[in-house]
Amino acid sequence: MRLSPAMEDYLKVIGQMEQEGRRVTTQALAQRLKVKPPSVTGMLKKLTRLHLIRYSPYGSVELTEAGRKAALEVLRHHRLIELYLREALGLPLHRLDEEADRLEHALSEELEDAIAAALGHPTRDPHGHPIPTKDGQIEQPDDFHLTDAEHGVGFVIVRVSDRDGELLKYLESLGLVPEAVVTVVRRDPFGGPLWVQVADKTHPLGLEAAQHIFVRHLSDLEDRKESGVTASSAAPKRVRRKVASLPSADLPDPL
Amino acid sequence: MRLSPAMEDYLKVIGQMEQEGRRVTTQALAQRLKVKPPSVTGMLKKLTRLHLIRYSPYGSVELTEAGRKAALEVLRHHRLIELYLREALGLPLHRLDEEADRLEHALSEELEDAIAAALGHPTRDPHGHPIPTKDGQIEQPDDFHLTDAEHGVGFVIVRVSDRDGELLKYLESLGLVPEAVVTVVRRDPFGGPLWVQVADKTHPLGLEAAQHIFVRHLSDLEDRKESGVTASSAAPKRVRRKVASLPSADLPDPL
DNA sequence: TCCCTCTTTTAGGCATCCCTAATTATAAAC
DNA sequence: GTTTATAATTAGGGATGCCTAAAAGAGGGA
Repeated sequence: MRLSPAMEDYLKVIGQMEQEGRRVTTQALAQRLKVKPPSVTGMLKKLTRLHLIRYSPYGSVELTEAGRKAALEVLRHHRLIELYLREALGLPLHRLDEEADRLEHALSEELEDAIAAALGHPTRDPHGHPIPTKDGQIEQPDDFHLTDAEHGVGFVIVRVSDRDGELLKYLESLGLVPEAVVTVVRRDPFGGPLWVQVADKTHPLGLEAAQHIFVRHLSDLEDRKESGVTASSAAPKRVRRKVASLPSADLPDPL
Repeated sequence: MRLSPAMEDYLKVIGQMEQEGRRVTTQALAQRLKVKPPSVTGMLKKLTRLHLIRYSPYGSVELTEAGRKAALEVLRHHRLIELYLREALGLPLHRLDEEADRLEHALSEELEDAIAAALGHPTRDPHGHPIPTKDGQIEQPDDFHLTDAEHGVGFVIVRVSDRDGELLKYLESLGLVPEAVVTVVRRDPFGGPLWVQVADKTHPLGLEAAQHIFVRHLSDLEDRKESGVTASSAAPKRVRRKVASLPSADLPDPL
């Protein structure tokens, strides 16, 4: 049975939240999907009937094996499209998520394969997120928040959150993109900014922004790889590879 | 106001039928859109309310200026996508229409522009159909049915219908694609096949198939132009240019 | 334990777009 | 001018997926 775009969206988001180690609640889903809670309840019931999630009223939500597979497929579509739009058509980083959200539901298997092949079967999207494989494997990120990074030492940005286009535009303007090398110079007290050095410039960075940046130790061994795109126009390269699994924390700091 | 995918589909088809000089009836629309006639009536009313078409019950249908603009925009999306899928991703001719039908509704203006630029602002899709310009101009075809072509003389295929994937696959296998040079050797009587010569081989071609092929005189002056695609994989080139307008006839031959 | 708050669900609707069955218009044939 | 076939419309429903308002559950604090 063919899933509707709405169902795909729900599954994708549920999958992402599980991945991030967050509890999947009605409200959280409503927020992420820009929908009201009653709509979520309705869809959760439908997905339960289809055995794509496990869920009981007032309880929390969990993907079944079938649901996980479907969710990863959508996520694969989404991330392949993002990378393709970036590499082949030169779209700016902060426009990718929105475009991919619309296109991901219209992608056939055949086209997915063609795109993956054109990109050289990449493993990371332009934000640094791992792209699930066709058979439903996804690399577990082993990075941590920039806010948790030791001061005075170089780190490499592995991924940035793609949820907020404006934030991305801002980070991009500072050069805070995947693969950039950053050093946290110091952190001002009382929720003050992080002073981060990137490309020989130091910028104050609000904690909220910093929380959307994930880094790894510069010293970690990397196997670099190019993405092998056919057509390209002004796009940075990607890095990365798997090491281990470790869900990242989730801290909604006030001011 | 944002048009729904269904509305876009209706407008696109109405526009195409007007273009082909055919009367736009409820039934014809139902057939083309794979929908039942009552559904068409309902949608026609809605489009009338939105001033996208002019229509009165039991009468026939006509695009308004706003409707024509919307229809051409969808058609532009459709044909740009077809060409892009062919040129950049190497999809086979007979898969293009179906893929584009799904993608055309998810294409932003920005992405449309990026694709058009990547293709070098092309004027023809892979089936040889003219691509409307961004400001709503569309070239009037000045070609005619292969069935009307003089015997023993060379013609160049300008466009083939894209409606039937199976037919396209067949035509492709015979080399009957846009830009191929064909000669009608003879036509057997009583609805018998056309014997067409293409690339030194002569094939019998049923009238039904032949009706989906449109040609021009070889002697007509052409300004050839490449399509300027960034990435390409095994695709034929395009030809063509405008000369005049002349709606093509429409003859549903019995055997 | 009871209350209060916050979350979630139920109830009831609306818009979109499709369907089948039944009715009405149109137009061609006698 | 009827009759009759065909085309188109109305009537009535169903599935999706969203909404608001109201009710119900869950959990913490006194």
